[in-house]
Amino acid sequence: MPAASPPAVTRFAPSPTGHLHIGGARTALFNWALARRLGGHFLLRIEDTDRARDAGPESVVGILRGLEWLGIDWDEGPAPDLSADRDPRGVGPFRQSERRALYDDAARRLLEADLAYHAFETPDELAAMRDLAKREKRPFRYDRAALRIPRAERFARAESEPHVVRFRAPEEEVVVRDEVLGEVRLAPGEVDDFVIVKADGFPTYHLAVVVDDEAMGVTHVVRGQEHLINTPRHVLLQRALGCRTPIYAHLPLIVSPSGAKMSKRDKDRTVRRACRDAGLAEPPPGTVEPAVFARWLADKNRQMEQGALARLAAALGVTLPEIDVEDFRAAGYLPRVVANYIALLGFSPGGDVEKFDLAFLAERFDLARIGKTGARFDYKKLLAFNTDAIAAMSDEDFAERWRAWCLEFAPEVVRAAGAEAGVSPTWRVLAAALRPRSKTFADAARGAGFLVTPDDEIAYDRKAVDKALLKNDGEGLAVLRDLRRTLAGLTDWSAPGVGAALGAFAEGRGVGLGKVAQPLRVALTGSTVSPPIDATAALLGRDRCLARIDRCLAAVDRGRFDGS
RNA sequence: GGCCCCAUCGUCUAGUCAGGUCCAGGACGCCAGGUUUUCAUCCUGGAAACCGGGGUUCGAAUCCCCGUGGGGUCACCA
Repeated sequence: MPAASPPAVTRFAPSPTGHLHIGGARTALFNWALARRLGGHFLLRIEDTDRARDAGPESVVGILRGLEWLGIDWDEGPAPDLSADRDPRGVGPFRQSERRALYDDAARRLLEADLAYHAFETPDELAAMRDLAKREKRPFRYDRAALRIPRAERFARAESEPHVVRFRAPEEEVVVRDEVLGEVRLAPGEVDDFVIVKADGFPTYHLAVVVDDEAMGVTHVVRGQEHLINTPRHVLLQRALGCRTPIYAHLPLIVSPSGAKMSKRDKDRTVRRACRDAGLAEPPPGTVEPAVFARWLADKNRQMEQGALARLAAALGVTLPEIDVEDFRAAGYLPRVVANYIALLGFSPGGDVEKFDLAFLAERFDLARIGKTGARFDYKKLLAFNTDAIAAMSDEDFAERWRAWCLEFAPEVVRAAGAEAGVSPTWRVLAAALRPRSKTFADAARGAGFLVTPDDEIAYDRKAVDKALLKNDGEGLAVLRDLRRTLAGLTDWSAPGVGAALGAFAEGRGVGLGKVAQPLRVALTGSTVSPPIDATAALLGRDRCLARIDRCLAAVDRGRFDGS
């Protein structure tokens, strides 16, 4: 029989913000990988002790979706569909708001043992004390004023007055052993009497995390380095409560290309800069309230609501940086590529290995191979990885996955290729033509634009027309006119059929294929860029091709290149 | 500012724990050629780093100290 308790338990403990931040995704991935590697359990716990910011049960869905998309599964925690929790060991529930009794009990024990005490300062009073400390340039630390109130009186007042509970931090050196950083020491007195129970009766993060990690048997705590400074507090609390201290590993931060910790604010930064560059004094109509816009533009620390920000970005023609897992999904990246890339941020399997999958991580992940230095998120490298992955896909696989993506993010492409009911022959041709030249699904969807645009709405790129049609006394134009006649008599409109016809045509004129393909390409798509010309023509079909050629010829004759 | 952490090409990193095989390897990016019906690929080549200063040692990217630089954190958020 196997041992009664699993050898290792790791956890990912997000607060329910609704979105899975890319940094959180990496934390989850490493915790998952460690549990798999150790043959233990990976659990998910929702840290929703902040009533003020509680966004409801739905806000965990976005996080669960993000994890599922990446291919990260969990042994314990909320079910993906939010039905009954997965709880094989009976350590749930997994939402901290449902575990109040545990925290209340821990706080009561600390209070009774005099290891914690009631304090009655209001938030305003504390803020004033903090301001004063700042003005006098000394570090603020709660002065234990409440401890001057006799103990019995504190308990009595707590019955009727608003209060918090503070941990009575012992003045001793704290040494934290960290698998990544080694030993981290904090001098006696550096940990202050932090709050463990808020005025609304809910525990703070510090109390909840210590109580739950103990109750859930968590053996390894792998989290971002921004938590490093919290760890001494947790260790002290563990001692006071008689809890075990888990093995800690603090991950290096992921920073944005600008160098600061990667956050949603990067989106605001990007759009704000674009507004300034464009000299925008008022928001474009239909984007956001002018008053909100003005306040946001003036205050670089202010964040705009996501929807409004997206509309504003679209109006300005700027692309928002991807920050949440959902952003990467929408941008058309492959989940395994995103997982692979973020695993490389702060971790390396050693040697020259850098392309790998989740199975590899589950087998080879090792805390000893985590670096200490902050890692800059390199969008270009991610894109290169995604390009490689798409290039390595089979046409069939790409056709199916790309269709699924388009269904959600670019339905017009699916309609244009008549693939509403499933992968159609046309879709197969389109996907095969686009795959080798696509870096992302979104990139491929853009490439399908020529098929989506109605025949009579093609806009002709001025430079393309000059180069492919008008240059050398209308050389290209002449080719196009002759070509139209040839094409009109062509019966085989498959890509090979068109290709053969074009090849013969070019040979007959004694010119390279380029001299034929480019004029045709401009006529069919309005630009010099499209999938291979034979596929482009085949996809459009005979009638639409001839119509587009005629329209192009007429437009050039009239000198109207915008298609009007 | 206090405290804490960190420091190899522009970026992610291998090498550091067990000092010599490293005039430092790979990847992304960049530059120069080449292939290609457009685009995107692809191929070949190239430039590019051990933060500075002291030690220890026969020998240091690797160990120690100082400096400098960067980051994190200082909530009744997590």
